[in-house]
Amino acid sequence: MRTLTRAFYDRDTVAVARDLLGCWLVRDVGGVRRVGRIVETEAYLGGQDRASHSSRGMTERNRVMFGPPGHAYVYLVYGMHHCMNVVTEPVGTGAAVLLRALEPVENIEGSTRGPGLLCKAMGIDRTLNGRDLFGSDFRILRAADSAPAIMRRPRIGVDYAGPRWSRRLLRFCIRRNPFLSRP
DNA sequence: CAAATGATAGGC
DNA sequence: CCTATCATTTGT
Repeated sequence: MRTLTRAFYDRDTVAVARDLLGCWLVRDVGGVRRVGRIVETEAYLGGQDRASHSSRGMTERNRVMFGPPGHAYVYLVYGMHHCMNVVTEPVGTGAAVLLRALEPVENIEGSTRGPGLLCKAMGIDRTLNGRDLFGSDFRILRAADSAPAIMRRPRIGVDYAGPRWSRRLLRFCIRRNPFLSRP
């Protein structure tokens, strides 16, 4: 299993969101290697996507989204939970893929169903915001198995974006996987 | 269904 | 400076 290259992330965000399914998120904390298989993602586009943090331009919080692909965009939401994204597309495009659920593979304690729980179980917080995904303690490996069957659904928790954007099928799940954040 | 909980975007 | 809001989770 090889680490995903920068070129993998430097592509259309929907393609990255789809192709991340089945890949392994690896996080080393305190010498213990935690591994989860990515089973659910959401694409947050650059430009007009009103659900995306980037849609109203660059701010202090979202500036990592506009930077080079292959970095983590991690932020605190609702004052208590972290969300992890991977930045996609070239510099200047504010796009990223949210990781929503993992299937436990190695040294996982607690639920990984939902973006906040995923970060908690993997030991991911804002200190990793802006970090690239090519470190031995924080990286994503290419999927070992062949392309899984995928289903598309609307994104979760983005009603504020209005029907045009909240209804778009920008959530990607591995079909029939028991570790999705919701059925 | 509503509370928890704190950073922050956007308005003044 | 002020405060409404939030890419969620948990418990009633």
